Amino acid sequence: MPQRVDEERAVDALVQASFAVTRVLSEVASEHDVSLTLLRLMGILLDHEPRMAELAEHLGLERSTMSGLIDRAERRGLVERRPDPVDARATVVVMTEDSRELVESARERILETLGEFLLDLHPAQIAHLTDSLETIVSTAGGTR
Amino acid sequence: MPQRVDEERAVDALVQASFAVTRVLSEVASEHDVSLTLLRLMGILLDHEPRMAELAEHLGLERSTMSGLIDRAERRGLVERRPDPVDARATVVVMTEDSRELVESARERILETLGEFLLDLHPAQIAHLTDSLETIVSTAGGTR
DNA sequence: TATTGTTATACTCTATAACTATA
DNA sequence: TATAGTTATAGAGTATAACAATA
Repeated sequence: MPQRVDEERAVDALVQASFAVTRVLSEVASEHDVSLTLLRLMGILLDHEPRMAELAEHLGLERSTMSGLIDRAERRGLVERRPDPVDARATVVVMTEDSRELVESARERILETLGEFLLDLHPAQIAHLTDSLETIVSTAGGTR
Repeated sequence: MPQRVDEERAVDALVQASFAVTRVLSEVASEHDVSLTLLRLMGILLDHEPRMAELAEHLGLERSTMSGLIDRAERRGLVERRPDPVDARATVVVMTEDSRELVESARERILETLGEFLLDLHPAQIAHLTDSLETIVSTAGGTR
């Protein structure tokens, strides 16, 4: 069953590549004195003003975890809580100018560092890799 | 500069795919009542008997973090500490029968679940994806 | 009644600094 | 002196359970 073996190799490669990418992302987050979770959260805030529950859902965390995360980020001036105008139970989270700068700087570093991962691939390979990864992400998202 | 744009798209795809993969790995670890860090650590022990410092290096953690991690895992019967026969300062970590079973069961679940991520790719695409990811992993590893 | 968010609690993961034992 | 590992300490991230306010 060569197909099965190919799939195992693909899964192993996905896992190892994810570890390598996550390591870089964690290092960049650390350089900016935030956790990877918080960096990712602020990345979401770049183009969303989500409620607490939406953030939790998106990140795969409990609502109570989100409360603590947002508490600490708010104390550091990285996010603000606003009442949701259409539902008095809900709270909307928005980023601050400081966190926007932080995220933009982190993004530059990520492009630099992960860009180096691509040095040994030809442009055509990069294009195919991008297509396949985008397909995987939408397949994964659809599952959820 | 289309090349630059292509690289940005590739990096974004790498990051999003890594998040999706990490989410699955964390869920599978959680199903087995261990953290992703501990699952990964036990995965290393499948074919290595590393010292504490080697484990820390491999996982990108401090030695003191490793002490705590191994303490908790040892209390749960998932690993054992052995004196290094050639260096009385050093400690070697080995897995137990329980942890071998846990890791093998987790590996099955990971193959199942991440295998589904590949459903919308043709066999040839999977082969190219695997090649590119393996190249990336070795490029990343060489950097370190 | 169901949902949104918070609080209280507890545990894991993580790092820094100071220490012991061995090389 | 330098290295391997541990301990003490502190803080972040995480979940579960119980709760108040609103829908």
